[in-house]
Amino acid sequence: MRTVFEKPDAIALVAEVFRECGYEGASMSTITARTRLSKGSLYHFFPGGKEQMAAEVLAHIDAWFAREIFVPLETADPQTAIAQMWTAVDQYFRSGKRICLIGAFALDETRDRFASPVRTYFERWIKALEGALKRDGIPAGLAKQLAEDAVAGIQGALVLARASADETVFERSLAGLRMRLSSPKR
Amino acid sequence: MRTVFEKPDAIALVAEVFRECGYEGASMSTITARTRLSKGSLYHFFPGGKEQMAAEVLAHIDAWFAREIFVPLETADPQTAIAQMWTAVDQYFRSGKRICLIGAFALDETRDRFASPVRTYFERWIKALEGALKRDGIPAGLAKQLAEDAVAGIQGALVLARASADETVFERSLAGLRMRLSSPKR
DNA sequence: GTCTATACAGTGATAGAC
DNA sequence: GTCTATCACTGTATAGAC
Repeated sequence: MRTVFEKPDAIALVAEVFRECGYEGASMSTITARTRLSKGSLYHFFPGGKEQMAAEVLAHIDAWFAREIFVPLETADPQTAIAQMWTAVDQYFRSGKRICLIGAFALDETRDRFASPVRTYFERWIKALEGALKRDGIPAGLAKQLAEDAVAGIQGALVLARASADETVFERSLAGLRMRLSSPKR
Repeated sequence: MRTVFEKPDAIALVAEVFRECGYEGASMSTITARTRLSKGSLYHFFPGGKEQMAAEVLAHIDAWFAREIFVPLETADPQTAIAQMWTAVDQYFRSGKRICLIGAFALDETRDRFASPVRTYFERWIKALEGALKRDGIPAGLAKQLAEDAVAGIQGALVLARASADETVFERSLAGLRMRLSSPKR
């Protein structure tokens, strides 16, 4: 049997392996095994090897978030965009079964390799959310605080969801964050 | 030159390498290089190799948190214990320059190797905090929610701190979490 | 574009001198 | 308890046939 892939397919498959194993944990042999792509195919798509794979995976993820979340937050009606953000986040992370690869890369020393895309991703997310909140009438200082809090809260919820045996913890955390964002009473 | 270490010293040194590089990223050669311990010494202390090192490091971290945070939360005056928790957390994570190794292990597939200690650590932290809040007069449902939110928030703040170039983000996030916990108005 | 075969540096681990 | 030398193996990466 012989299956022919296109590069976008390859990126999506490789992304999933990095998510499951991390950058160092994802060896070329685990990647070939789980993607069913041979080394030849992988090096054909990614002449730069593992590092290029990770870089393109990060760019692919960033593009998804830009399209589904950042751009709406930056341009659309704030309330609609924020609502869409929560549903997109819950879907994307599969209710906590999937992690945020960019968050995981931030934690270990892979961060040094991909510092710039990692930083940009979080900065843009926070800025976009902060902007939407301000357009919705929240004062500047509070908007920034709420935006940081929400983005951090999502990352924390992912850690907790993976650590815990409790399947409901992610959606529960998300619901709490959502409420805090929509009715900021302190 | 020849320096003689005791096992507790070795554990602390190895812990720092795992924190910086992750489990897969910390090879025996990086461990020997950064700890200045030879392979012989390391295998003398940890006959089970890398896996035993990580297991003992996790146990060591868990013991620290138990002593400084969990036990106070479980037994001492709630307000005092919670205040102590926030200062201990800020110190331990060096204002966000240090990560939570257990949180990092939760994210990649190292989780499967050390699932039980990882789960236990977070469960105990949340339970202990929840208990302290209840003893302080917070209703049960809200106490659980606040406890989960605080622990997740700390993990999220660590991710953000590492991703960001902004040195102040961790302490700012911590201050927000602290305030939410002490005056839970929703 | 896919595959197998191969190079060779680096991996975790062991043995044994001191 | 520390060290060096060495093991078998897996790691990434390349070459070339199809």
